[in-house]
Amino acid sequence: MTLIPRDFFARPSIQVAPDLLGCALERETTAGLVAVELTEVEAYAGQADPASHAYRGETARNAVMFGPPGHAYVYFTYGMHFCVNLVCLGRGSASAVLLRAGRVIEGEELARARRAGRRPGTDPDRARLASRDLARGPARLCQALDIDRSLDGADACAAGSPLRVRRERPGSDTTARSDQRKISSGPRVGIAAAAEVPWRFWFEGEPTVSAYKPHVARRRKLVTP
DNA sequence: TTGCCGATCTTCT
DNA sequence: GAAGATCGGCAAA
Repeated sequence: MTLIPRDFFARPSIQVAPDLLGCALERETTAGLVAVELTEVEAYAGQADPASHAYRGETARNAVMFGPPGHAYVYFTYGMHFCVNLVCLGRGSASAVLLRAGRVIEGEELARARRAGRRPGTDPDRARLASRDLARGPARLCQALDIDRSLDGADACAAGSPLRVRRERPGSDTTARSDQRKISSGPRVGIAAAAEVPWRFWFEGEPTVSAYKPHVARRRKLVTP
């Protein structure tokens, strides 16, 4: 296993993001190991980026982003979902890369059980998830890997870490393919500010990439007069 | 297949 | 008090 060195992350997130495509994210628990090959990511540029959680400065929630590179920033959103980022550049820069989607390459059955298990009343036989949907989207990826706030701050560059990133094994067929795969870029998903910058990167034609959705302001809940 | 809608709660204004 | 780096179910087309 070749872990990615911290230097890799000590660069602007715009540069790190496309380089992360094809890398493997590993999550180890007592239940077993699940790994995904990253197929879609988004770069966020800290306090200079109005779409970033760090835009308005450091808070308890986003503190990890202001720390050293190579660590995981995990946040909770929409009342039910977790999403994971990897911190880039240096202390105080608060830049990061959001991991939006991946292809499960290890522990597929465990990943599938986690994804199906969180839907009460679902018949596992009837609703067998397609492999491509296991980690297709930032919250789904976190579900498949059992990532929550307890992993906020986890060091992705440490061998003993419950969450780590490695390069695909040199010489493996997947590596050979990933190096030749074409990378596309475009606007980031679901954000209201800086919606035009093409800081989302993905493998062209890869079925595990999530669908693009422009930001839509949520309608206010109807209040009875 | 597309599009609307609700779920559900933390975070910041 | 409102919106949010989302998702899955359901209805309509």
